[in-house]
Amino acid sequence: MTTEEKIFNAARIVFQNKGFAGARMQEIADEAGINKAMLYYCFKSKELLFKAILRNAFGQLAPQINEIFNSQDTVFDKITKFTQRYISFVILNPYLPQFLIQEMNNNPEFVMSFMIKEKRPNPVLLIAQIEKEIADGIIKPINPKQLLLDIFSMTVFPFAAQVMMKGMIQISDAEFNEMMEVRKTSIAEQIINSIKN
Amino acid sequence: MTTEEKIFNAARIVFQNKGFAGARMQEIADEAGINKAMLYYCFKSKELLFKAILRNAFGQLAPQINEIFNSQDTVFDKITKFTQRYISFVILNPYLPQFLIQEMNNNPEFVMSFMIKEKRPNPVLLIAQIEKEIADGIIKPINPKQLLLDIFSMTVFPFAAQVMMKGMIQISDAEFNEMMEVRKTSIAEQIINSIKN
DNA sequence: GTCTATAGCCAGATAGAC
DNA sequence: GTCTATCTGGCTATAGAC
Repeated sequence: MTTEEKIFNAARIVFQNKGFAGARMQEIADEAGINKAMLYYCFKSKELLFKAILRNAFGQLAPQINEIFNSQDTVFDKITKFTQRYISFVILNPYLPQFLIQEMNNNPEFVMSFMIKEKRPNPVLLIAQIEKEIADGIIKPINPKQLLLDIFSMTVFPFAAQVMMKGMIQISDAEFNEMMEVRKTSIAEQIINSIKN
Repeated sequence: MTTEEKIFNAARIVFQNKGFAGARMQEIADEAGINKAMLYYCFKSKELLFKAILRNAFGQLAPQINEIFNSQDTVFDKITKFTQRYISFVILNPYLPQFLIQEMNNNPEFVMSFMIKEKRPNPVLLIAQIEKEIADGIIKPINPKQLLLDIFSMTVFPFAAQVMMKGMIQISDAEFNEMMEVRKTSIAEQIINSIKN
């Protein structure tokens, strides 16, 4: 593993746990097992290091979502694939959703300008497709945006709020992962069942 | 409005937008329209001011949830009341959920020790009730914890991730509020429909 | 490339006048 | 109680040896 990679991985951990404002360059250096000066040698500044992490985070998520959203599948198939793949991916990066949501909240302009450069998921086509399938009588007459909100809520929230949920409902890490495995298929079934004609 | 109240309201806004680490005492003072030294005169330190905000946030949310969770209602009635009341409350405090989730992530021990002192929502009784209604054939055989996760996901996520969702699905503030009004009743209907025998 | 040492600034906190 | 002015520590960032 190169020094740059060691720094990058360490930075991802610290930024995802503490956020940009709460992260300390010293902590990233310690986590990477190298000297603080190397951070600046490799990445120039805290902000640039953060941007690298952010770009990587979007870069991993957005294309997968776009691919599913913009495919030739039916809406039901898209829902099934999205929940399945998103959860599979996020189980491996459990703090990514909360990280993105948090930075989006704390610094909307900054992250927004970012999302625009990287190709962000654009659900316009999907919304049109949902409306068409409603017109065709495949899907019940619902608000497409509410449907998208339901899908994201059921899929993303358990990860975004996992620390709080683990504390509240008293779920162990192992139990949490088991529950997410189940959700890979159960969410789509439940949502499709509630909207199919 | 007393000076202390002015500070408190300003602090809530800034802390909820920026988080503890990102908030600046100067910004809170500016927001309150008073001098920075007054913050320290009234609240002694940034941490104590933050604790006051956190205590207030839990204090507003937890009792309402507890009351519903621990009442004599049926599970279906509890779901209906919870979603209705939670959304009604949070529409007035739209950044509260993300604030709590964020601070929970960034500083779990700190916020946890806090939740224990304040009486946090304890869903043990509710889980037992769900299991009983399953045994009675009222509710389909599902995992009670998954059901709670579904309820919280559908209710809390749109607020927690509102900045991201508004950007992604392209919802205006007005449209967002309309959608949340609808969700006050639609979420409970949808969930109850999917679990009732 | 990797380190030590340090510059410089920013933000939390306080002293003290009124 | 409310302000101005200032101290102090910590954190980003850099200079410079090797």
